[in-house]
Amino acid sequence: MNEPGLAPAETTAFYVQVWLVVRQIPPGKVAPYGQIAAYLPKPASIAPKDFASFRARWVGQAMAECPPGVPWQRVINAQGKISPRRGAITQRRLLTAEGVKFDENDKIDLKIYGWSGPDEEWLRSHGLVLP
DNA sequence: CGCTTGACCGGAA
DNA sequence: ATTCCGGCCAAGC
Repeated sequence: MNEPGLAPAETTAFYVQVWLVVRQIPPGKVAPYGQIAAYLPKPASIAPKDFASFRARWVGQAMAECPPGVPWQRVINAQGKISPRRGAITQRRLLTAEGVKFDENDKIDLKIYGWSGPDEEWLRSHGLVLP
């Protein structure tokens, strides 16, 4: 008889894990919201299908509340572009300063700048999902 | 307390 | 190639 919705503790845990993973992205590399989401375990109170649909969005929500020290600028959308919002200009400047290049359509080539992800040992030691 | 908005993404039209 | 729509939660007003 589960109440609908995630427990507050589950939401907090999810956000903490998002920040943990994002901190592993090295300078000069970027990762889509969905890639970050794929490493995170599903909270118990949500259906697998719903989690798959919404986890990337929750990563975005977590980034909106990013604590200091997290390289939020290295998270972009699945199209390889910076998601439009206030602050997008700053994000682009920070990435450019790290050596990331944008093409004529403001797109980043993930083949070159895409982060390969944490190694499996690291994921295991933090209780995250293996690729 | 109710309604709107939002740093997403994949599939459909 | 675009645009639209569904999916469900958290914050903000």
